[in-house]
Amino acid sequence: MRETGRSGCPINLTLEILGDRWSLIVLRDIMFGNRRHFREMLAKSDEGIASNILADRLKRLVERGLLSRRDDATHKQKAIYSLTEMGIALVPVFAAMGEWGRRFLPVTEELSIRAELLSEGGPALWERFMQELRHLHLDAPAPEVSVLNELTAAYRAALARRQSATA
Amino acid sequence: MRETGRSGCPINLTLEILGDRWSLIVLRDIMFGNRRHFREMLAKSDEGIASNILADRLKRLVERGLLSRRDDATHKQKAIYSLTEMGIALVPVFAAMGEWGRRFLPVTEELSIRAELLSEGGPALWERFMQELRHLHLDAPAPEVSVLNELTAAYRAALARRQSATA
DNA sequence: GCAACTGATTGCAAATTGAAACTGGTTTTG
DNA sequence: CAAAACCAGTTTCAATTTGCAATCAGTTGC
Repeated sequence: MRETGRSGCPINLTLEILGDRWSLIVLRDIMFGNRRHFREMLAKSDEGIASNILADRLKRLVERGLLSRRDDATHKQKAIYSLTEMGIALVPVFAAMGEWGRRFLPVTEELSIRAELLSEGGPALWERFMQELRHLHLDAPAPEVSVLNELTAAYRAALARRQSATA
Repeated sequence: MRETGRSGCPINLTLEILGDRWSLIVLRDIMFGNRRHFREMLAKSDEGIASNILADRLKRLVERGLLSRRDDATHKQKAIYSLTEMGIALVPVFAAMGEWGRRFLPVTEELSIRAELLSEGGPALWERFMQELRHLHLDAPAPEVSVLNELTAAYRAALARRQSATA
């Protein structure tokens, strides 16, 4: 693994951790898709990540402090991956990237509906979402309303709309 | 399905353009350092980008629409790279990444002062900065005050502080 | 006992990266 | 005018990374 040492610029240091094609995809699936196990991330990946790449990225993200890994009590070989505060704090980065992608790139409707809601909700919604992630990943108390449920419901509705339209 | 792509997710599509170690570094130097020529980016790069990588990334970013390239009237071999609206619209992404990096990574003070100002200024400052970039890169009218000057002055002041402290 | 499932690892070809030298030309300097 | 410096890249080549398929060893449910 390459050692650090390009510069102390925040953008550069962020890129040294997240500047590749897969790290943010893995984090996105954990954050928005609530994928917590290896096989789940592997099988349900829209982008078709290879198992060696997934294993490598999970290991790196745990090493760098964005994820934590613990054993699953129900299965001795199952590992549960959770976001740390460092991972949860990426919500505004995802929101900014999602908004930019939605504006300039050929996104599909059902996959961009969550980005749209996140963008429209603004920092207040992001903070509620982060509270919910702290509940799901860090044993924080449960929030009153679930932002994730809203996002997922909107996604499913958009998906259903598209499928009935092309049926 | 898409021919060359992986999925229509905004995050994925954004990563297909910006998901590598150098693209955002190049854009950062053009945006915050006002580097407009090849040699300028090559020589003044804090991270020491190689010339073949820089050439490749500039070509790609022009192809994808984040930069434009034109000849310099003062020098027949000089090329001027400019941000397009698509490139300028990355300001909030840089702000979010900078804030995250500043919070969790071992940044150096003088290289993170601009990120700090951008973060504290919020969306209102970002919009003023983007207006200024439209002036510098897209022939828009000049804004009353220069955000870039403020950022650069703060960077230079921090640099001078550090150099006098370690002298 | 055994098939399915678990988080990975291995082997291999292809693509990408990075450092340094080099190219063909233009502009500045002495 | 000639040498030096400057210009945007390109070339070369070794090392690394990626992507894919097959495989692994242990665990679980039946």
